[in-house]
Amino acid sequence: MSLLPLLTQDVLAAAPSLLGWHLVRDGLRARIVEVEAYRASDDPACHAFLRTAMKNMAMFGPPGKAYVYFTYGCHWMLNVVAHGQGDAAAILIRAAEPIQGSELFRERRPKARRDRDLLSGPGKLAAAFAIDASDNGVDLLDLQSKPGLLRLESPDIPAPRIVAGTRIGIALGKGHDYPWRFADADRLVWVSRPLTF
DNA sequence: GTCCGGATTACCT
DNA sequence: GGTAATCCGGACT
Repeated sequence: MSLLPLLTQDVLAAAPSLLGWHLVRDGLRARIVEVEAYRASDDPACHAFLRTAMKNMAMFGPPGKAYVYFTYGCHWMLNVVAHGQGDAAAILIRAAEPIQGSELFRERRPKARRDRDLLSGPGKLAAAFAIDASDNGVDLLDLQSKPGLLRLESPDIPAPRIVAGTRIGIALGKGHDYPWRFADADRLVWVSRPLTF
């Protein structure tokens, strides 16, 4: 099963199809359960809307690469680049269910009291996987990738049922009401926050 | 459940 | 030099 054809469609089609895929690094593995779509062409919340800069370059590049940036003085965010010809867009990975490596996740997330707190938010997930600027631009679909690099692997379960809701942290007038947040309807216990519509 | 302080980056003037 | 940023965790009710 290949992810690239899915990520070379429009991001609104690509984002839900990323649910169920595994995020992997060395002995760490987690199932993606919550994502958000951001698109340059008509989405004021997208970093690439009406402006290009060093920071958002990756979103204009080939689908399947990582777009990683830092925000709020303390959190890294992991996105997967996904768009058709002539657009720039990315999928923010917001939450995942731990499958393997919980001990290291816990070490990196000492304040997490339950398993549900390990990866239930984009900042938490980045901390648990030790994601930072060095992961920006990495090809997440490269099957030959070196040890230590972040990558995506095929799901081990059938494609999930999907629920959509509005995105988190979007200011009024910036597309706060777009239903561009997608989650695995059967694994809502792992998401960062309840879905709202 | 709600509120609020934290603290870094890169872009802007 | 100012500020906004795809948020988290601790403190409280």
